[in-house]
Amino acid sequence: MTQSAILFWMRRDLRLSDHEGLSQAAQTGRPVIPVFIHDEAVDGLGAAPKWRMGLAVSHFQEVLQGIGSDLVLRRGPALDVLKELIAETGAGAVWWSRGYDPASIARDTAVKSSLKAQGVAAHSFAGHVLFEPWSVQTKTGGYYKVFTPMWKAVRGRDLAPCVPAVRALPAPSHWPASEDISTWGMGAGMQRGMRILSKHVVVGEAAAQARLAEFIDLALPEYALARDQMGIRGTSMLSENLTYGEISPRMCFHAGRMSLSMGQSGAEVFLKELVWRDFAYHLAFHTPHIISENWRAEWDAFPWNTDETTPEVVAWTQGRTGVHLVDAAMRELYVTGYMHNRGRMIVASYLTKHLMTHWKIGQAWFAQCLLDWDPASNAMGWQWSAGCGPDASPYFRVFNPDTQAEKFDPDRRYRARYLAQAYADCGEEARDYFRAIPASWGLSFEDAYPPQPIVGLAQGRQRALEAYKTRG
DNA sequence: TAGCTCGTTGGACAA
DNA sequence: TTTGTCCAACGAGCT
Repeated sequence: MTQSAILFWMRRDLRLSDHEGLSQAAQTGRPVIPVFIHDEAVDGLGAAPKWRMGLAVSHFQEVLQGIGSDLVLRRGPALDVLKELIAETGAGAVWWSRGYDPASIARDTAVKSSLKAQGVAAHSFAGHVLFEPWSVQTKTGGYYKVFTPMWKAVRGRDLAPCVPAVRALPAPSHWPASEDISTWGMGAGMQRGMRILSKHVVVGEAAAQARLAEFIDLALPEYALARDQMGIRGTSMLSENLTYGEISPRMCFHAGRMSLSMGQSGAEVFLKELVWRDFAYHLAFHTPHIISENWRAEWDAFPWNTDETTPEVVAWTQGRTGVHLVDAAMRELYVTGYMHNRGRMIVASYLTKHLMTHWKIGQAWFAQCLLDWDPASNAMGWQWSAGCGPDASPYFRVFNPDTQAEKFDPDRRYRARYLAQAYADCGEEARDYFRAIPASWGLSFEDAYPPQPIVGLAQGRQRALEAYKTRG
């Protein structure tokens, strides 16, 4: 008698390499039915990440078909779909890779208890982080609220080797029906931006692994300094692939450790960045309110602007604040679906401090635009920038975009690449911005660039510091 | 328990 | 031009 099938519920783990759960499923000898469920109510993705998720799913379906398997696509509430599939296939188990943000945990907990009540084995696996949030504790048994002690706690910790790539998955005798992803409208929110962003996406695990290899070979030696230089490609760009699980953080970490052991000092900084990603999930797991509320409640009384329709906020989203580095970074975001890490800090500081606007407005815009959108990393980053997050004494830390430009874009290369009008030698990306934005914005390449910042650097800084002094 | 040190990512100003 | 100090003073984490 044939053993019942395993439904493998694929989420943000769209790879065959170093996939703990899929690898174990393959070894059982039981038929494995990979399934992806588009649950609009829970995923609630913004325009760009939703489109990118669609690309990841389509690609992974082809990859699975290439090893004699398939990816069954369904829409609807996850639990309902899983139950339908169990009824259709007689599957006796549902397996998946764990998530750690509050929405994923709530959904998965409900799914697991419901399936078990129905007599279906539900089993989840690690893989989306290096060290699961409950496995890292302070010496008094608490969770970490500061990065450096957590880094010291895990930097030398043993990490199991990567598991070999899955090369075959036993197929069921009958495949359940699959929907066609092209009917899902994953790119519907993209409008004119899709064609432009298509130039910049790097989809799939083969591409992700090539990206990692190239980064280790070429960029890692200079990483410690180059990662801050906005005009050059000094970072790994792997966030895009890590977001959809096209590469495992463990594979990146082992590659970094290998380089470190061979004397590449830049590797230590790269490893730290990977642990920062873990730290964000650590915080999201232990203090889930970080996703949507001020991490420090005493900030609830701060007089943020919460109106996203003010001219100042609109100018920020459209890259028309009159502050060159801020506008260049906001346009990089719109044209490429990515923003340099330093740019993220600079635009966040300008929005939350100079414009005194609530970080959640910025977070929501990033959720629309970022191809590497990640709930944990973004919540942590925005709260850090705003000053209400888990970091001590930051409220006088107001970035001056001009000073930042002198340090991190001294040759103006970054600003000129993305900012038309203000630079005669602007890049093709600067022109692409006007091809990508919605016609409804009413902007064109010929428009004059704002002659003055909407909020000056000095007075904006002063106003924010005054407000911080008197908050609450 | 108490005390000590330090905190990814900064800016302004003085010397 | 570069370097050091202060901003205001808290809380995390360790010893």
